Amino acid sequence: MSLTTTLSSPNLLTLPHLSSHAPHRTSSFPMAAIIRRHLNHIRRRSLAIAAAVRQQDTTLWTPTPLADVKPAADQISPPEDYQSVLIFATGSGISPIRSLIESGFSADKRSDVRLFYGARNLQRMAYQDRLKSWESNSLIKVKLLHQQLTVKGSDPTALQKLVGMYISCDAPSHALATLSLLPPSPSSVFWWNSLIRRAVRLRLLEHALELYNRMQSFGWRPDGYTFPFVLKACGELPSFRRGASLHGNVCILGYENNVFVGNALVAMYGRCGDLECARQVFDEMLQTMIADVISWNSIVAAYMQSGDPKKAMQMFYRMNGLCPDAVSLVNILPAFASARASLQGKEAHAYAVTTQLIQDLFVGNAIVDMYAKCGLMDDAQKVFERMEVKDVVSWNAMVTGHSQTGRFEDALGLFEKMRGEKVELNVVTWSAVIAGYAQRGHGYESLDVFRQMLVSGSEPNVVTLVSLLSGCACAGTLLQGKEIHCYAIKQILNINKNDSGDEQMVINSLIDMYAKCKEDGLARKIFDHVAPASRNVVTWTVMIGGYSQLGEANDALELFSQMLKQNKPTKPNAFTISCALMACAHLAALRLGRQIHGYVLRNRCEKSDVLFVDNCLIDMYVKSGDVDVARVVFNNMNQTNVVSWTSLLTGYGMHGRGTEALDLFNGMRKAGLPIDGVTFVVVLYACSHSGLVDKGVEYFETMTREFGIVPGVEHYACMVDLLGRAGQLDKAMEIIKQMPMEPSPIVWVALLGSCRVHTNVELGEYASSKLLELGCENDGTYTLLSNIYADAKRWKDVDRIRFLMKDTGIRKRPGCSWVQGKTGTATFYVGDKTHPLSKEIYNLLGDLIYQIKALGYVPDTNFALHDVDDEEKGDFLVEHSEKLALAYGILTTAPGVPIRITKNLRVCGDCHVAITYISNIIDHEIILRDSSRFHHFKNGYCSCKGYW
DNA sequence: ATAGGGTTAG
Repeated sequence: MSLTTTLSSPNLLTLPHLSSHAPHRTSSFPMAAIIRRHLNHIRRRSLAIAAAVRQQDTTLWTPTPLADVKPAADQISPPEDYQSVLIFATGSGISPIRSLIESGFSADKRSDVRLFYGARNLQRMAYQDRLKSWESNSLIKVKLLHQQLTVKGSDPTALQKLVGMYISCDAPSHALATLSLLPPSPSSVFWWNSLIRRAVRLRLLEHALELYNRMQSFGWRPDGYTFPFVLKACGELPSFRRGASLHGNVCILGYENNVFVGNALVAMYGRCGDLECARQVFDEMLQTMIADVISWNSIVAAYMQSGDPKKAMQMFYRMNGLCPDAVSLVNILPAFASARASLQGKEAHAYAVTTQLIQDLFVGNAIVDMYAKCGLMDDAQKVFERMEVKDVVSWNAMVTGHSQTGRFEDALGLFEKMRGEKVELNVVTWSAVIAGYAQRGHGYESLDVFRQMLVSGSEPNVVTLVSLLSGCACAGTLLQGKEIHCYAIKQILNINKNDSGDEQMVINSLIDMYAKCKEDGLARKIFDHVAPASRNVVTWTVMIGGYSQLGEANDALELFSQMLKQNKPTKPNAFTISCALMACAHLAALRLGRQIHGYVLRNRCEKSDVLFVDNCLIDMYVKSGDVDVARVVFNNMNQTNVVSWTSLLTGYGMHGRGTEALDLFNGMRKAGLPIDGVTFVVVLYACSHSGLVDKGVEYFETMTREFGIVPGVEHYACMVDLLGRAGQLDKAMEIIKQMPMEPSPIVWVALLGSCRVHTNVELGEYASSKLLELGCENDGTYTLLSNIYADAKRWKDVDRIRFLMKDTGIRKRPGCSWVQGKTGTATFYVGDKTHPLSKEIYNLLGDLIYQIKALGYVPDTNFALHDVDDEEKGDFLVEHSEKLALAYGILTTAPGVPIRITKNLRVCGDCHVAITYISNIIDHEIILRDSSRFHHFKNGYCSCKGYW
């Protein structure tokens, strides 16, 4: 039985193995008995704590004072011995105890000191003391001595002493020069090691490796101490090539069984990102039984660095028989944090408490961070408060925790407290506060904090820049964004070149910022500038998302397909999918939307993303005109939330299926989902688009009476729309008069729209005058008013509006319709003759109109002659974009298959009539989406029933 | 005489 196993202290994290623990081992060492006793005690305590933690009892979480652990009465032991052993046994894990025992302690006063500091530390202290005495020798004195020695004739022993003196005076070049004069011998390797160590510590990594080469060319052989230093240099560069070649030297010189060298190799490979090599070295160490806690920590750290917390956790739980030390915990806690494994995190916490490792600042910080990442801010707070020693990292973990759980006020409060208590703020603190503001869309505030940061002298880094740019993106502050861009260009030069991911992240943020500031051209310029190999998912997603949000859906989808068509395709994530689906929804690109749906089904996404993606799918199907499939998606969801229900509800509303919408709303109530103001906006919208006036009025009352929701402007606007569409314009006007707040533009737009449908000139003029007062001088206002005049045959007024628009420079957006064909989207503008099938299209249209005239269709010439839409073309009704699109649809769609048309503006009145007639004579359902709603034309009937 | 593993941010 090895000493290691006997002395294993309790390991909560490997509890199953506790039962198989070996019984007491008799020993002649009285101290060993004490240690064993104590460890048994801890084992019992940790079991109790583990149980307590499982029951969420947090009273045991405070560090237990050592005095609580009383030795049995029969135990003969001087108290100071006991104390020191405890500190050792609990603080540092097993290996120091082993080295302690191996160094042969006895219970005298001297060993007490040794116990306390550890034998190795004691030696180190003594060495440092000696160095201090040497430091009193100034460089000049050493040089003098050197001269004297040279004159007298030097002997190797004296020269060696000189090297030491030069090193202690921090004169490495003199030391090196002197060292070169010495004959190579194992005893003087020490000085090479010292020089190399110095270089590594000062991060002169290349220099360290150069020294290593030089010592060999001078005839020295590196020893077991040399390798850890140079391997560290390779790991920090990092340079796999040189690290691996050092590994070769290690084997040639026979140091592969040295634990220190082995651990350094594992760490080096880990830092170079070569997990396979790291693992191979580690496994060999396991087989030769030389692996210790540090070996395990190194391999766990390697997995963490490679971004594989799962594997790290697996390894962590495999280190049976060795008890995790402070570094083990600090390594593994971030894994629990990223996996949101709060239960394991709590166990680790309990373990840290029993072993007193919690007193280690790093451990405390890691625990606070773990709780914060798991969203358990109250637990984080408790641990944070009880930490006796805190540093910036502890505070930062709390600040960022609050900021990310949305408790921004608390984050700011802590930030102020840090300033008050004069805690030294660092980049992380500043970045977290900047990010907090940015996430809440407070771009100017985040810039202000940035300014303060620069004044305070903190050096911004990548994270700061990314946070700032997202602030500019949220606030849409292009000028500030450009300023940050300039700053970033300067900073990128300073970014660590090894971390190319960092640079890409800044570039991604820049693309995002420009796109959100509506500068998609600039965004695209930067995107195109990135080498395809350097683009990552985020690069693609921000560009696609940027196009989607700016309504450039075609560009978005083009880019999305490019993304999948690359030689080495980038795998989209949930955000990419959502952006692409958003673009589909915008274009009503049902065919592409279906393809993306297929992609989603084939490539199962992360569990946490399923709900999100499904909701996007519902939205896409609804807006692309297929509510029934949206319903199927909805029915098949394992989990739904308010967004899923309201999306579908909106869908039924848009398609004029009011009864189904109300059924769904009742389902929502039964399912106990939270019903809020937004839900009612959607319900009222559905009523108004289906002409369910009474129901709408009823629900408007229910909203306040049963749900206690105070109607907002948007609810009043819905009511105006509801009553107005139904032709009850007086009642609509009454609602406006009753409103407790100032009517906002949406209210007047609703009224104006109704006036257009029901040709009420007087009220229409009133509504548009209100709109102009509110500064809504856009093409929509003028067009609606002009159309009202045209309907009322008031041509002079139509002309007046036309001149007014010319005067103010407001131009009508051209009408545009598109159809999803098999080969892609066909787009038609008014009077468009650019399509290859143009001739056939016009012929077919002429034909159809001839046929429906026979059925009673009379073209509405008001639209033809005086619609501002088509003013410049002076066109005929036939040339309206929706009619062209329909004809194209008929030409290219198989009989029986629905034709789906989308128009950017409201459908023209004449076209609506014409298409209703046409639906009688063709074998297609026509599904037309205009800027207001969906129209399903079938057998001479439209689903909107005139409510449009 | 010298050696190996570590926390926070987007």
